[in-house]
Amino acid sequence: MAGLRHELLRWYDQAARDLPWRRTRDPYAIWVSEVMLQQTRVETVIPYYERFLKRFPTPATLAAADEDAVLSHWSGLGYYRRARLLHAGVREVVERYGGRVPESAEDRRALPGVGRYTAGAIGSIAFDKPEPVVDGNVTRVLARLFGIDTPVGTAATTQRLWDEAARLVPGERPGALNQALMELGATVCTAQSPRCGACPVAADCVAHRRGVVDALPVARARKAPGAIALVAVVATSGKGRHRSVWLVRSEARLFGGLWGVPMVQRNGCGGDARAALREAGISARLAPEPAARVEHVLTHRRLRLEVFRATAARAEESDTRRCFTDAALEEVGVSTLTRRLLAAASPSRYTA
DNA sequence: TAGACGTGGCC
DNA sequence: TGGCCAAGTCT
Repeated sequence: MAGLRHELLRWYDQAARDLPWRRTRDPYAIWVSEVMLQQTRVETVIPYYERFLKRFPTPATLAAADEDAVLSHWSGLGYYRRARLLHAGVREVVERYGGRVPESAEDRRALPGVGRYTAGAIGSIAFDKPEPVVDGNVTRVLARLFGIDTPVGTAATTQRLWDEAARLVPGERPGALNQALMELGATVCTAQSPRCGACPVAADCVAHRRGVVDALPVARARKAPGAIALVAVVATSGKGRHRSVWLVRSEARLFGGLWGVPMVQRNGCGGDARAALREAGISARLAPEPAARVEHVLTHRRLRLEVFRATAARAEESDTRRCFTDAALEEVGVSTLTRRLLAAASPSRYTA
């Protein structure tokens, strides 16, 4: 175990990528990075992280911001509930802990949006505490290293992985050790085409010895996303540079808290676009035919959309219904799907 | 426990 | 191209 730690740390010291969040020990900045990195690639996160920290450099600035401002800085990153939970978590830190991220593992873990992984990442990286982390990378590395061939996601396998991670982390530089495991999984012990020749612990690796690296970890089968047919309406007011678009905001689980074009599930008949407008409380003259068809694939759903244009009369705005100029759109949270729909309805005006 | 929850890149 | 994957959390 000591030899393994030593090899991992030695390798990490010479192979670690220079990433923005590795240039700080600020627990808040580490927290932001860890939330952004959930299920999201490093290269994707970097520009978001830079912008977010520039706009919200401290817990106090984030806590004081309104949700639209927070979501606008998350726009395009996906899994938007992360942003709302981070916002809530940081507000709690400001209110209950004077703006300092709690060093107590228990208190940290109790914050909204902070699960077992994120709590351990902040604890080890920012506070140098010997707290384990198990993410997708660590799962792959440990499954191969120890030859764990039970399916990932079961209670027993999860327990085994956290146990192994917890055995590994005590000692010098627990934060570096955890990051070494993750870095190894991200750059060497990869899901596709692992580079065992470059691995610092190949000699200790059960899967390598047995020639089953490609077979581990054993993933659970996942279902292909089911398709859903929808109708979306891009309703605009005004002309030329003064033109603006009507968006609604919902608390639905999907895209909750974001602004988007009125949309309803299609039932086959013709009047669906009108239903979308009615539901949104917008009166508008609807184009007879869809302007475009858009397919948007999520992890669990395949969305097939018909996009209609409509011309709206100036109408009442509310908390959940507003008319946005291009500039105003940049101040709120908007999904990539919404950007695509706007671009599809008006290719010259919006870019996806 | 299994499913919801975004997006983009890769082969 | 369609499926898989990427520093998870919540319900």
